[in-house]
Amino acid sequence: MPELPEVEVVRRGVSRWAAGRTVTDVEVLDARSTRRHDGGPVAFADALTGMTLAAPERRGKYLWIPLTGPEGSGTLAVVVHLGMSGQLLVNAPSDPDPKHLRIRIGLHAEQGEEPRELRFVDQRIFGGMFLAPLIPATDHPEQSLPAPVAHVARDPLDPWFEPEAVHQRLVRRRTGLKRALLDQTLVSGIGNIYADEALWQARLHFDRPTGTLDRTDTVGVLEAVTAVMAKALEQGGTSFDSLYVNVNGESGYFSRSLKVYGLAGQPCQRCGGPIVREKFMNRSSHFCPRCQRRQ
DNA sequence: AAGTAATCCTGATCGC
DNA sequence: TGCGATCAGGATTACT
Repeated sequence: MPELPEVEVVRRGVSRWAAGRTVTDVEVLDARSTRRHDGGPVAFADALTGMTLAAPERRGKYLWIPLTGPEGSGTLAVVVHLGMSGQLLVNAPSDPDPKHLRIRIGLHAEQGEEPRELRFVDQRIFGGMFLAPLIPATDHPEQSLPAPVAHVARDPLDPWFEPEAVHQRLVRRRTGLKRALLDQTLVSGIGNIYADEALWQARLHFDRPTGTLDRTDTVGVLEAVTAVMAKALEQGGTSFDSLYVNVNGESGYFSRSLKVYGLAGQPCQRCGGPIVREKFMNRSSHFCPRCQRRQ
């Protein structure tokens, strides 16, 4: 389940292996993967073909690659969301098609090098790709982002991330803390796994009413989020030596450091009490009832 | 207006 | 062995 660190790993991989290349052809193998593109798969393929990929950018779990072309530069981007099971791969065209390949983007051979393919693979089709115009960010107009991503808040690894502003908005909410952490318009990049991990780190209960949090609580949990994400990035974003960009939520390349997620019944590493799993928002919350009291 | 539920998806796993 | 039910959950949409 790709969250911010996994998406950042993909961004770096795309930057290393696909940026600067020109799109030769586009094949949409499953139209559902371009459902968010106005005009559908054919319009998507037509508009993307012939464009050159600039350096990829990211906010939260959204990744986008600005496009340059004959009809204007930096006004359009191809936006990617991995959803639950999405992967972006850079392959040699001769590599066999993986199962669940949804979109194939052919990349022109560059200065003596071989052609490549940018591949979108997605088993469950919650993710997708679409083209969107780039617009100035409202808070920092020198920065641009795709229009459909404008509602997404800055993530904890963003240089312009403001914990104080998040605190102010968070305490005004009348909801539970984890609900708020998962709300991408409040703070982005956090999914179920890192929410549980950060809450354990900060010793806060997932359903703690946001109105009862003080500045120390909020900053504490945001710092925990940042720390957990930075650690995951350290472990997952190591090497791009080979021509293969991958993110796979199931691979669990940082699962070794998880403290609560998926560990129901296991002893808490802090107090030894059993980790509990509870139903929450059609999914589950993992926490230590002894370390993480509601009040 | 803001908070919450429904919806989209496939494959692994489970109980009978 | 088979088969329906359950679970995994991010983000948008449609409600209340």
